Amino acid sequence: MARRADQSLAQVAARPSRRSLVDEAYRTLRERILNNELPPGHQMLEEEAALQLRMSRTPVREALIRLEKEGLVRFVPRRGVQIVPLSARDLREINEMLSCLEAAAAERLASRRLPPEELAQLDAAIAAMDAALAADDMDAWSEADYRFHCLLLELCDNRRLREVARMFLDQAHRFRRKSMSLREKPVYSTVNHAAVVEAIRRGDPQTAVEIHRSHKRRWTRELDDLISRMPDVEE
Amino acid sequence: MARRADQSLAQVAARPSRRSLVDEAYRTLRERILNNELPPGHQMLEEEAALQLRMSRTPVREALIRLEKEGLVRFVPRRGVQIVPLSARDLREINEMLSCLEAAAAERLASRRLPPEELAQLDAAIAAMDAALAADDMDAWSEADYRFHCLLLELCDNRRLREVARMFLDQAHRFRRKSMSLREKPVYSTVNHAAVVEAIRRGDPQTAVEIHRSHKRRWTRELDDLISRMPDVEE
DNA sequence: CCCGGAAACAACGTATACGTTATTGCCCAT
DNA sequence: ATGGGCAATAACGTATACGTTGTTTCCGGG
Repeated sequence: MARRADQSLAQVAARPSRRSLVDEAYRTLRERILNNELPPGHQMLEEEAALQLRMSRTPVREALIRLEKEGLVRFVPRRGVQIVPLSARDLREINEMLSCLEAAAAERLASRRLPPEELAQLDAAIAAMDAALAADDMDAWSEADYRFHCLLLELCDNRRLREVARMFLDQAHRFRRKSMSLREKPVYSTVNHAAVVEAIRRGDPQTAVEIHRSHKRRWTRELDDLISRMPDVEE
Repeated sequence: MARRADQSLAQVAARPSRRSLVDEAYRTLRERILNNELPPGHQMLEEEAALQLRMSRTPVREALIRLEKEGLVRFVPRRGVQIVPLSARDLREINEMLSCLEAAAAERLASRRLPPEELAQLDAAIAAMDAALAADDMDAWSEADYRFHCLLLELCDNRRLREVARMFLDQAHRFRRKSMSLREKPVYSTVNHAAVVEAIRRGDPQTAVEIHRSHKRRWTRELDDLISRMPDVEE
């Protein structure tokens, strides 16, 4: 690798990225993990990663520590870093976390008066899901669903809730992309989201939680079924 | 600082700590933050911290990144690292997260059959709280309470739930130590915990959640009150 | 006395150097 | 052929060097 001169040039040349290298490494790796470009179980050395990202090990390491805390990678003593594999158990844990966090979010939203334009945002997100479903575009549906959930979390202004839940949404997202093909069309999910929003609109936390709860039961069963049909998910 | 020779000596001399320096830095700092030895709002430079811990900036930085992800410190651009201050808002957020996570834990525990010796552990933890309360030793009570909550989380074998909740328990712990003196004796809390364990013993998730929920309502009010009486907690 | 700008400085981000140590593979004795 | 130990090596943890950049300070003009 070229040296010395690069250190200064890097700041100037890589103009588009105003951010730090740590940040770039973090974003890039996260991105690649989320679309399974770096698949679960994959291993790489810090050095390799650094080489690919065209930076030294230092910023890569710092990015990896963050990703580890988010549950996307694991350090394996002498074998580098591993994209965490999704075992059946992991999936169930993630499902459980999301259930509980999103129920809390929904309840909270229903409890406080939500301004109309925020409700409109939720409606829009659902509309996007409907559209994708109608067009039979599962990738788009998946994205729209992700956005809906994020939105739900954004709106209930609890930063911690937002960040923790986002973390698990991410982990779930990796799995969803793989499992999409095996699932039936998620008609139920979409209807369900609409019902939750309806409860929020009416300011009815009780119902919001109730809907979410029954949705969880149904989805948990479906998840178990899905897991059993995914060949590369070890129990 | 002495050099070169130290690098090798450090490994040998510091025998008691078999772990890495990163780990040592992490533990030490976390410890100090949790007992407010490093109080909320306190700032320090990476260099200072490194000097105090007798190591170079590298391991300290890595430890700090972890602590940041756990919500205990914040990086403030040119002023070093700050022990995150606990604003009223933060405290409410933390309270909300813990409510939701612990309710989930309690529900889960009540759902699965808990072996008798695990129930015994819970009973023991409650007994410790009672004892501390009787002896009017609030520090001991605080510790016992912390242990009870940790135990509850340990037992419901969901690693993610455990780790995330532990994170918030830690944050709450910092506050509790300061607020303890302002509170009335937490008789209610102790009784409540016992009731939750009772529901778990009976395998009654419905009730477990219900108790937790009403406890939350009560405690949330008390928290608001407490916040208003804590001078150094800015809204 | 007060303000704006430039020089000095401080802190950080990043690169690089290097010792330690687990792992791998090789060789020899059985 | 096989197990055990030794040497080479690879990966990592940590220290250190250094350029960049925000902040502070100090000075001269208003």
